[in-house]
Amino acid sequence: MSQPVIQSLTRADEAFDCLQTAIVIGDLAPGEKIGEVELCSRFNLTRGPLREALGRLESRGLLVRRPHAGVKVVSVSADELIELYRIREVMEGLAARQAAERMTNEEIRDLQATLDSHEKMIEEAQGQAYYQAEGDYDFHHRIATGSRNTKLAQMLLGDLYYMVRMYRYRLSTSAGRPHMALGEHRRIVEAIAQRDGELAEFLMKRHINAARQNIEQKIQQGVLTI
Amino acid sequence: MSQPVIQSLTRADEAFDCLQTAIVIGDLAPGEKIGEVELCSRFNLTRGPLREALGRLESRGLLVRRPHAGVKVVSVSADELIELYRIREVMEGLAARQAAERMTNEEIRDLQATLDSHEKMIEEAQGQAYYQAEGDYDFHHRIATGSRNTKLAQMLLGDLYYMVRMYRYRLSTSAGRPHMALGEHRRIVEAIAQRDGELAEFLMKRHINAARQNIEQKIQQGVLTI
DNA sequence: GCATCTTGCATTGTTGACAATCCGTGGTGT
DNA sequence: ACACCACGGATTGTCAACAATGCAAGATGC
Repeated sequence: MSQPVIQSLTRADEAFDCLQTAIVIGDLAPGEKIGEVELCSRFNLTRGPLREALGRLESRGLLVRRPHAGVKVVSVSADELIELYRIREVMEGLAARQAAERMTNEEIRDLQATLDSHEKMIEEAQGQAYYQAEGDYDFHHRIATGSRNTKLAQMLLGDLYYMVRMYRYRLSTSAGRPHMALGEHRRIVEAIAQRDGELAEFLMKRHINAARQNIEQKIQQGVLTI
Repeated sequence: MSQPVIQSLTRADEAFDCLQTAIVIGDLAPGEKIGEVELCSRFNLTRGPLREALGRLESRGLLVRRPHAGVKVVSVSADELIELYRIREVMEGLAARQAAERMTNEEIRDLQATLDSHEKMIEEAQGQAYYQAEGDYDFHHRIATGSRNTKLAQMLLGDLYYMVRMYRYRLSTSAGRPHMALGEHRRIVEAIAQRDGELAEFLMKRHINAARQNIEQKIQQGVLTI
């Protein structure tokens, strides 16, 4: 699991990728305290590049680091997860609006095709939440980049999604409402195809809002303990 | 200029702060290519901590770094600056709404007091845009933290504001409409004091929208060349 | 005269050793 | 028995030398 065949451009990048995925996947559990030397042996690195990667991860909020005391994986409370969705709501709303204004026709066709394949996946492999989760990620990913707003895409893809995915893996959250989510996706893409930015923003916000309520509900039911 | 009397917790933090302020202030111009050894002598550091700081700054989007080729300060185009304001609009709108729901009464009183002092500053030192800019920063800073949304505050204070301030220093942008901005601030705080989150969000969005239009106008007039 | 290849230099990436700091354990005093 | 202090071990922070890569200038062939 820890021998990336493809050597990134630099050791530090490699370390960064390894650690990030390890955190997202849950290989490094939230709250877990990790020593530098341990990580080095685990990922076949030396401490220099590793420390550089740790610095980056810290400034992205995936790690917390107390000087001379060590580094531990950030643990997000249930409340904070909800807050994450509130941020996503407004940011992805903006992304959808700008995507409606700026995506090329070809990109929109691709997006529709993506949804078609998602639909097939859901029908064929019913209940397999993983594909749906990945598909959901793919959908939001495309819209973020389609907004042509560099910084917005960077913040969504580089910051928020990783934290959300971190829990999606552990909970396979998005499961439970695959068909509904797909329908919402369809309507958002429709609005984008019609170049109706305002509507796309509204629908996207409602979509994420629904996902948030879904999670809140599950948490209250005790299904999800974070 | 480059001898911070207070020694941060660690050299890397120190380097990070130094570089960040150097970039924001404009001591390191956008697009400027900078060598590591040069920076070391300039800030009295060694390359280890410096590289760690560079990594953090890169992942925050203030630097771009090509392996084996060097590092240069990011240069944001006029369009990208506008996009930054679009992001601020939705994020600070959210911050204002949550601040209206969550700020303590004491915090609100402090905020009002802050505005009073800003008003005095503007009246006394009319035209001195610097205080206004700092005051503006202070205002938005308080609301971001008042939202009690950790990640939101982190993204606003740690990512967006530094990029915006980078240009505010260079352009003393916010000047030109100090009274108007103050009035808008007052109304936002009023809404917060009345715990009217929806209104606070609306007013904040309109406030930032106005600031954006102000900048767009100046750019079109050729007053601001970026 | 132009293009291409080669060579040397400068800069970045990496490594391992050294110094500073913190945490837990054991001891001592009250 | 409890609290406080001191010490040792372990871990993190820092440094300076080494290796690898990219860039540019010069030379050579066409």
